Amino acid sequence: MALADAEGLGAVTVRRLAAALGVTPMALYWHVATKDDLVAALADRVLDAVRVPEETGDWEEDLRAALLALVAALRPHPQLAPLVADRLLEHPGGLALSEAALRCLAAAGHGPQPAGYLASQALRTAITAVTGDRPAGADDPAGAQEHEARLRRQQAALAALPPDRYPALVAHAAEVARCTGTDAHVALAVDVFVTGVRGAAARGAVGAGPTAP
Amino acid sequence: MALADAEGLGAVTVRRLAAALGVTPMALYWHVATKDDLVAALADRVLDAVRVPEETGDWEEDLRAALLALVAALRPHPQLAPLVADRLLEHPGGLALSEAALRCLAAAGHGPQPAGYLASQALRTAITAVTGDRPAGADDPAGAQEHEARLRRQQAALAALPPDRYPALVAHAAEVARCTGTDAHVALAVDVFVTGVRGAAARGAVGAGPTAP
DNA sequence: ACCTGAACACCGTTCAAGT
DNA sequence: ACCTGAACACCGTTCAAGT
Repeated sequence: MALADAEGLGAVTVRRLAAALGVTPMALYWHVATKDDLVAALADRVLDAVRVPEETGDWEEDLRAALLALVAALRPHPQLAPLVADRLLEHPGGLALSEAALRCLAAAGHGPQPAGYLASQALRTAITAVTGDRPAGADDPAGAQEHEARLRRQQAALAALPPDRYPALVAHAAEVARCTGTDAHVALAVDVFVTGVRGAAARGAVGAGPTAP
Repeated sequence: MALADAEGLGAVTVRRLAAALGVTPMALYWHVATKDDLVAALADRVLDAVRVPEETGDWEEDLRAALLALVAALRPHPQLAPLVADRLLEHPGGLALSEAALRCLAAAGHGPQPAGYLASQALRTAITAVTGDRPAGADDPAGAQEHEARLRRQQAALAALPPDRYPALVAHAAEVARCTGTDAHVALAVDVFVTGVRGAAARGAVGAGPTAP
């Protein structure tokens, strides 16, 4: 986990991990069947930190709480966030959040099929909201510096676009390039989702097409 | 691209691609500087299919159209969807969609900072909505069969959970396990986002915390 | 129960060389 | 301009063996 946090997922390697543990690469295969199992265990470790909120009965509040609980668990390990999507239905914490989301969506008036899809979409939303938050090496100043340089290059590239074609991007190059997911931003993204669920349920409900207002 | 569609991203390998082209691995390095450039080109190829919708002036309609345009481009290549996130700001089509999203969010009443974040979050939503849609090998029946088996196992695992703890998951195991992103589902996810943007803007607008109703 | 060592089939990539 | 060949440093993993 320290390895992944410090140097990114790409650094999580049987051989590098073994070296970090002062052991032979093959030693890991006693504790774990395959590398996939190892990274799954990593994701599970992240999900272990999920504090499942208790139900209040207000589905909006409950859905928001479930998503924010996931966000809170992912926050310390943004590098590992993309991994947890595949583990949500295999981990008790992930299952609890899925259960909560599913019930909230049903309570909002969505039918079982859309609710099932939206539940997973909801949790994925929380995941993407924190993904790519911090770059690869947030620890050492070298990585941070390089990341900062890349941001500046990106921002400059946006600012240099033809303003007649991309006026908004040029005007707000800084905001677009550095759209880091602060707590307020992530909370906003969650809010957008929750609010949208209510609106969509209010006008479409069960099987109706979502386009007709 | 055919390789990625048929066997998944993991099969996209310098050596395998070279073999498929009947050429030496090193031959590729004449046309491409690095493997990362190669997969970036792959993502760009997907974005080439984006048909940028014309503006109507109604930001809700325009935002929905932009997201659906991205969805339409990603649909034929769900395996490659996760790649395009990193290319959105480097490709004309992606830039056009980003520009459109940014303007819509500003028009909805969001300040430049939240709008910048939400614009990228919007496009990521479209991406996740189609991601993992089809498994790895949708072509050969062997892969399809294996995928079907995995689905069934997943569904059975959900159905076998303690019903007192996960009543909704147990009751709707089928819908959760097979939450494939049909067109209607993806449209619903887009609708949830668009609706949420309006709701959040209506009550929070510029800098206010998103939690207070 | 836990680890080592040698080996295998695969990676991406460099660099000098061919035509 | 485009491709080859040999080489290097890295992968995940098997399998037999040690203690």
